[in-house]
Parts: sequence; C-alpha cells; structure tokens
Amino acid sequence: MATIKDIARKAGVSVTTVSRALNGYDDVNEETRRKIKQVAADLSYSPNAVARSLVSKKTRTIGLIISDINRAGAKDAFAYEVLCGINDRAGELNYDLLLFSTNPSKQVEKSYASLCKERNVEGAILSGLRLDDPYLHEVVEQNSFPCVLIDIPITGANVAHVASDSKIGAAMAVRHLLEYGHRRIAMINGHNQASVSQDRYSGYKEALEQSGLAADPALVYDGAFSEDGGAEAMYQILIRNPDVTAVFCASDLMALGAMRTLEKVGLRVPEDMSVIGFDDITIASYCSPKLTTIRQDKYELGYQAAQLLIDMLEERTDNRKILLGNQLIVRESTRRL
Amino acid sequence: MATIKDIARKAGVSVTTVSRALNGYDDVNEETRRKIKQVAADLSYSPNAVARSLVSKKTRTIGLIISDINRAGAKDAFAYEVLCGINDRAGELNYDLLLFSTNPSKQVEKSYASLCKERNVEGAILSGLRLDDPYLHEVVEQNSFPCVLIDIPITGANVAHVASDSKIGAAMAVRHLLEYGHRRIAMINGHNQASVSQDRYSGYKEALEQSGLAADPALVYDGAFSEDGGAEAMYQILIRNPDVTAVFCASDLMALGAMRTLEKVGLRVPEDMSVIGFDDITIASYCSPKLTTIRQDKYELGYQAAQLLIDMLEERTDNRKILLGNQLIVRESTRRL
DNA sequence: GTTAAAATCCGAAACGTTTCGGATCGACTA
DNA sequence: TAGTCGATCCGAAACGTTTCGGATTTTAAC
Repeated sequence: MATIKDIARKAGVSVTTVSRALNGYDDVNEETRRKIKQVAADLSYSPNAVARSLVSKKTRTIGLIISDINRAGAKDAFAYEVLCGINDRAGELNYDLLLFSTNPSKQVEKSYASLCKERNVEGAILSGLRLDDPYLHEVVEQNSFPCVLIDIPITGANVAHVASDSKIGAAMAVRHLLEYGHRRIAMINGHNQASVSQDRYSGYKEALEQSGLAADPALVYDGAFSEDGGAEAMYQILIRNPDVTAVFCASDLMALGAMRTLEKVGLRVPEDMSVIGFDDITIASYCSPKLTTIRQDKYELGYQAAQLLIDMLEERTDNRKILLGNQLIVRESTRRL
Repeated sequence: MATIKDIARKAGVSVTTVSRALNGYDDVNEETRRKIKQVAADLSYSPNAVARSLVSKKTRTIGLIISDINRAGAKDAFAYEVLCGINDRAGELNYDLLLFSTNPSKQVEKSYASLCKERNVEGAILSGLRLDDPYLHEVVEQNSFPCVLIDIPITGANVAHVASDSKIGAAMAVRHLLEYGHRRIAMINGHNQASVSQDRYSGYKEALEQSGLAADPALVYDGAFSEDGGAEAMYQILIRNPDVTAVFCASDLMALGAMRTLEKVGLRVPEDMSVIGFDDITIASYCSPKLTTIRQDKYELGYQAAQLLIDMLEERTDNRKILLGNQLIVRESTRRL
C-alpha cells in the first residue's frame, strides 16, 4: 500500500505538497502536480480514508438502522424500497452507507447511538423502529449527530422525520369504501407502537364521522402488521361483526392475510367483502383478486430521507419534516354495494 | 467527545493504561481498571473506531457491492433477501456492512476495488454483477482483499463464490415437465452475461437428452431476466413454435411475464401451457395461478457468503466455493398432459 | 535596482488510538 | 543481602492524512 509519503519521496517533494496537489489546491505548480499525479498512478496509490477521516472529522458516511432487514421483511419489500431510495440519493451526493446489524442475538447489544458515535458516521437514518424501542429515545436525546426518522414523528434541532400522510391516506381509503356504499367498515390496524397506526386510525375515524357515521371501536382490530395477524383479525371480524361489508387494513400484508381467511371461509372478495389495504406492496398487484390500496412511495421516502439528512449535515436547511402524499389505487378487491 | 486522553488525565494514569484497562489486558490492577471504567462512563466516552482502525489496520467492515439495489430490484426481492442473509451473519460475527452506492450517475465512477481499498474494508461481497462488468475483473485480478462473489464462478487465493446449483435446478424443472408428459419444452433464458444462464441452459439440455430428446436451440429464447423480456419471449414462442406445451423460465420474473402474455392472448395456464419458473420469489406463491418453480434459498446465499468471507478473513478455511441445493416447488402453473 | 506581491513549497503538529520496550517497586528466594 | 520475579504502570513511536503558519523564490511594478 503506497502512502503519500512514498509519493513524496519518489517525487522529491514534501508530503504537504503531495496532499495539496492531489486535493486540487491551487498553490501548487501545475508541472509539479502533473508529476505527483504520475507518481501516484505509478504506485497505484489510493488515499486512506481512515487516516483522512481521523484528521478531517468527516467520514462521508451515513449510518443506517433499519430493523426490518430480516427474513420476514422480504414479503413486503418495504424496507428494501426505502433502502433503494436512500442508497440512490446518498450515492448521488457521494456518501456511503454503513449498515448496522442490530442483531438481537448479540450479547453486548450496543445502542444505536454508541454504534454511530464509535463509527463516526455523520448522521443516521432510522426506519422500521417501534415507538417503544429502547434505544430510539437515546439517539434522539443524546442529540449528538443529525438523524432522520422514517415514520416516527419526532423533530428537534438535530432530528427530522419523513413519512407519508397516513391520516389523509386512511381517510382516502375509507372514503372510497363509503362512496361504494359501505357503511359497516371494519379496520384491521397495526400494533399500537407505530405512529402510523394512530394516524391511520384517526383518518379512518375522521372519514366516517365526516359522513355522519360514528366510528365504532368494536370494529377496530389489531393485526400486528403481519399477514397472520391480519388473517386472525379477519376471523374475529366475521364472528363478532357479521354485518361488516368492508374492511380497511392498515397494511397490504394484513389485507393479504384477511383475504386468505375469507378464501378459507368460502367468502368471495369483493362480492361478499370488500378489502382495501395500505402501502401498495409488489404483491398487491399480483395477488388474486388484485388489491385495492393506498400507494405509499416507499422509494421516495428513502430518497427524501437521504436528501434531508445530507441537507442537515451540510447545513443547507432548517426543514425538519417531510410529508409525502399518497394515492388511491383501485383494483379488484373493492366493489360497489 | 471525550477521548482516551481525557480519561487518562482525570484518572491520573497514562493513556497506555487507559487503553489497556479498557481493552481487558491483564497487566492492569483491577482497582485502577475499575476507576478508569468509572471515569470513562462519567465522561460517556466511546472509543473512536477511526483512530483505532488507523493503527490496528482492522475495520471489521465488509464492503457490499450489490448492483440490484435499485427500484427495479424490488419486484423479485432477490437482492434484498441476499442482503438480509449477509446482514444477519455479519451481525452475529460482529462485522458492519458498508454499502457502496455504485451509482452510474456519478461522473467519477470509481472502481469497486478503489472504493474498497480507500475505505479499508477487510473484504467484500459482490452480487448481481454481470460477467462483463468492467470492474469485476479488476477486483479479482488486483487480489488486494478477500472477496466472495455470488453467482459468479470465479475462485482464487483471495476470491471465493457461493451459488445455488443452477444446472441441477434447471434439470429438476425440466424433468418435472417431462414427467408430466411434456415433450416440446421451450426455455426462456436470462441474458448471456450471467453464468446462471449458462448453467440453467445446460441443465435444461441435459435433462432433455437424458430422456432421449434433443435440445432444440430454436426453442430457447432470451428474456433478459426481466418481466417484459419474458412477456416478449412468450409471444415469440407462441408465434414460432405453436407446438410447445410447456416453458421453463430461468427466473420467476420472466415466468410472470410469460404468464401475462398468455393471459393477454387468452390462453390458460396450466390448461393450455405449463409454466415453470426459477427462484421462488415472494410473488410466485401469490400470483394466479400460483407458480411452480425451483426454490433458491436467497437468504442462505447471503448468509453463507458472509460466513465464507469472514472465515477467509480470519483464515479459518481453505474452502473457496459453496454450492447450495435447490428445491422443486410444485404449485398450480404446471399440469400433466 | 528595490520592493511588494504573488506563486510555490515545506516543517511540524495534530487527529485518537495501539503497542513495543522498558521502568518501577515490593515481595520472595537463595 | 543481593538477585529475581511478578505485578503494574508508562513514554514514545507509529498509523496516513490534513493544515497552519511561515519560508523561499519568482514576478511585477515603480
């Protein structure tokens, strides 16, 4: 591994000059610069980012803490699409991503904050975390590096968040069902430790109330954001609320579970029950019947998160919040009563 | 940011002692160690991994070069599952992952090798690369750090590869069709710059020949591993080879495309045409009809890649190749003639 | 020819660790 | 009592850069 010293020696100049030549400073003669570059190429020199970081305090690295990078997350490739967005924008802006493996099997579970601090990332993006995550609080409070949270509405001097408008999205979904003539509309919500669950519920409630219906708490079930959870919740609905004609699921995965239950029970979607999801995951347009849903632009979520974080890092913005729009995608799983 | 020096000063010992105390060396008095740890905690010290790496030459970081981390890759979450496997195993073994954004939009496109060298990763895992990738060769030849390739059969002192057995897998698929009585079996292959294409073709050929049939080159089409490519290829098959009763696709995505074409043309799967895919992506079990396919354990691919790389890094193995088994998953898209 | 300004270069410190080669000291051995 | 040993500690160098402050040389202006 050739170092800057080797170049200096071989080119007959000081390390200072080599450094400045290679980094494009203008107080070095073009002739010398040419020579230095030549020598560098000859030695197939490549700068040592570690050493550079040590003095510059910059790593051009963003920490990624994404809890859904696991086998289960492969179904809805939610985390994946977010990751793609982050990766693309970070790449364009010349930052690299450090993926922390927050593996529960690790005995010495280090906090995200420690991980990031140790590795000197300049900022971090957190996604897929529950509100009651033990370490979430720490990174926010410690406030030692900028971070942006996806789907967790906390802001501060150093912390921003990006999300899509869950409340409006949910309201759109429910209004769609209302327009189709449904009146008894159940909801299969995600677990309580996600702010999107709360938002989607309030969207559901608001849409109902705006058309003069009361939101019946007995019609709201917990599907834990999983396919099995959705399936189970659907059973509950069928048993306890046989008058329900449509169900709004806070995620496509749960909608898929719900449809599985309906199929098992011999009910047809959408003839016997309308089902609408949330997210528009890939499967939504392949399953049968194709799922009507609220599309969330997951890629954009990541893209904007990276943009926002880097803007914060480079002190280009005071914005601490980005809210994306959603879109109703009508397919085959809902029908007019 | 408290440093080791601050601790030394406050605890009234030398930096050396602090370092050794914190790192568990046994030539430090337990009483002093306790005190030092206390001071460290008081100052909420966290070690600077950058400085540490500079001297130790170890970063405990693995470079990841995955070309499919992009929007298109979200359909089959292939890269994602591989990533999960890598992430899990790397986490268990206490390595972090550095995700390089090989963004084509970058003007100064740096080679993977430079990226890795600069960042001092200890090794790298490459996935989703085409055989003719301009930079692939470089990292292999330069040989400066261990790396493992996924689905690219190159090995060397410092380079290993993991893959699933495409040839046997393809043969399984074709034999399944043969057992079902099909004789005119077309193949929609991926592009030529993937070694899996070559392997899957030879599996196809071998299976046919073993049952006394000649592999007709006219029945093999290029679907470029994309859904649209598969759709287009299917049109070609229908027009040029109307006697075909079954088609083996080298990826599920292409199979999906093929089925789309068949649907558009009004042909039923599997009544009019049997279709078998390869990969077993998530959608395969949700689409309609559900896709018969050869399951590849993508997670395991990543998991083993990480394991193998780290074994190489820590010089625990001479193994340079891992070949995983595949599995025939019979669903609804193939039928007995 | 003198002087000021520009152009070009360099020495040394600093970044935060680890580690090598001792140094110190009390206790134990012969 | 001298020598040895173990326990405990430390100074200084090293890792590969960047950068501050200045030094030297060249050029330009008068």
